[in-house]
Amino acid sequence: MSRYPTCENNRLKTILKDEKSSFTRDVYTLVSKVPAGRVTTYKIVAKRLGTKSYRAVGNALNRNQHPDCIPCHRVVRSDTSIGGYAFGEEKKKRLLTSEGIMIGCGKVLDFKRKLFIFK
DNA sequence: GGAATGACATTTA
DNA sequence: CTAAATGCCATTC
Repeated sequence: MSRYPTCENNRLKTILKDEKSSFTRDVYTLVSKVPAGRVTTYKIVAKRLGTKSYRAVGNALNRNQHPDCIPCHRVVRSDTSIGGYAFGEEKKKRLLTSEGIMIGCGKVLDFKRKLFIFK
């Protein structure tokens, strides 16, 4: 069974239902699938949605914050640097570190091994 | 409907 | 290699 690492399935459904933008819904759906201890990138998410709107992905995550349900801190930049976070980059680093993601010089270490591949 | 905005990415200096 | 400029595109105003 597919379970969501940081969010109850029903809760996610509610959030998605509440969201009127299909693009944002898709972003949330994908990001919610990233398990703890893994990361993805804005580019990968965008590509998965069949678009090149990397920025719009970050925007979607920035405006609506559901930190308790959607693990937006697991989305980093393509160059493996951390990227932004609505509650501050330091918080984002802290969260990642606590999940086993090592960070050095502002970048995710051992990135290739930590990268989550969408099925 | 058009302009501005941005948690990005790629190219160029 | 670092930094700036240029391109992207969905959302918002």
